[in-house]
Amino acid sequence: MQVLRDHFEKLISLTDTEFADVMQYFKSRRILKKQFLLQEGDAVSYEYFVVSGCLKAYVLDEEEKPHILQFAMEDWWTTDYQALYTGIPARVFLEAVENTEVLCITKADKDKICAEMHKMEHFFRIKNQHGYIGLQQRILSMLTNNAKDRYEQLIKQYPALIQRVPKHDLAAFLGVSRETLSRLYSRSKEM
Amino acid sequence: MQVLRDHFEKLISLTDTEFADVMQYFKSRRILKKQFLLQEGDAVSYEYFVVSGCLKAYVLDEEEKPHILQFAMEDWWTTDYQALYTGIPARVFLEAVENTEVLCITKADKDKICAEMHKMEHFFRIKNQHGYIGLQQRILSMLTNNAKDRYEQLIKQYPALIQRVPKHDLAAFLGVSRETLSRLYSRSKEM
DNA sequence: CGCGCGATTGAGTAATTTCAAATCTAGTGG
DNA sequence: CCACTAGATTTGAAATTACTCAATCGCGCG
Repeated sequence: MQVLRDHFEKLISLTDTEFADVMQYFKSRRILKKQFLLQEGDAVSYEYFVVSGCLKAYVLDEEEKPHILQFAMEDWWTTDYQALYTGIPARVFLEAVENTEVLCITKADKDKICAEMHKMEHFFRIKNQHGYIGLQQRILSMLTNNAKDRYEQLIKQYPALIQRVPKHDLAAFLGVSRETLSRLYSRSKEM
Repeated sequence: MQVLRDHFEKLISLTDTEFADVMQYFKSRRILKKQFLLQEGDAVSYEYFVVSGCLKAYVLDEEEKPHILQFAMEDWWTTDYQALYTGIPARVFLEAVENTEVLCITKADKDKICAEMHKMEHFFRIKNQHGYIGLQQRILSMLTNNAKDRYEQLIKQYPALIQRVPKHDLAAFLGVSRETLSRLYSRSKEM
């Protein structure tokens, strides 16, 4: 799994042996487009690293409307962290937007790796730090920008997304209705 | 600084010597109500741990309206992480809502502590994990709940906040105008 | 060719914002 | 202790924005 090794080596360096040690805890899994890795109510045992493809993580509100928490493409980690961490049932759906390959690791194994290899604990600390900053930026963006600006910012930051994900999903990520997004979009073309 | 030690020992255990080692990197600082620990444009050198009091972290939009990223009370860590991490100037204002005592640590010293003491790296990994989950919950709440529900959720989770922070700041945290929050609030009392 | 899904458009409705004014409250100085 | 002021909160009314619902359009796939 060169993808994962490259991913680690953006922050730390690993010998072949070390990487092999870590790798033994990961299981590969493939899911087809529109299939679920996780559904509301499931017990959550794994954290997932996306090797290829794309997932969307979303919840349904009381009116069954989906709200997208995260898109996870190559190199991204995802799961229902709240559920994995506390043991409560999942609230999050993890659905494949495309055929997707993931590497799965249990919380216990990840903790074990971190305990045994200081480097890996470092890796995940920094990774979490980046994740935290990313979410802060998103909150800031939700508070200070309107949907059009957020849309433009999103496709600037992740230009691949617009090719891979239907617009109504982007709307569900940005927090506006698909009609509103469509209108904002067409209005900005005029100007 | 028993507060900080207790805080660490919620997740890890430390000997007196270990704690003293860690402690030497922290500097104490007091700021008065309405004073700033950080202002937009500043170079950011420190991360702050709130020992007592309360801070608000906010940004101004292009119309100079404040949007609150975080309230930091006792036991919370805060700074402009984006700026601390990348070296760009601060976008965040860190202002004391009450007279506040913080412990300050530089990024370099924190990294050093983490590198030298695996335990501490573990502590901060888990802390970041919690932080990440917290922000995810907030995003979810912004996407799925209306302002009234979010307000009620907020004061249920942090009942102290409402005593300590003016309502217009809560509105700036929730992402609605103070007038709207006021109306939602009075409407819910009738029912 | 036609079906079906996603995207767009229109019209009416609901919610939120803005701006202005009126209250209320806590802290200050006399 | 009381009056006063600045800041905070509430209320009203008009304007803006986004939403819902329904209908239409466009395109790719079988």
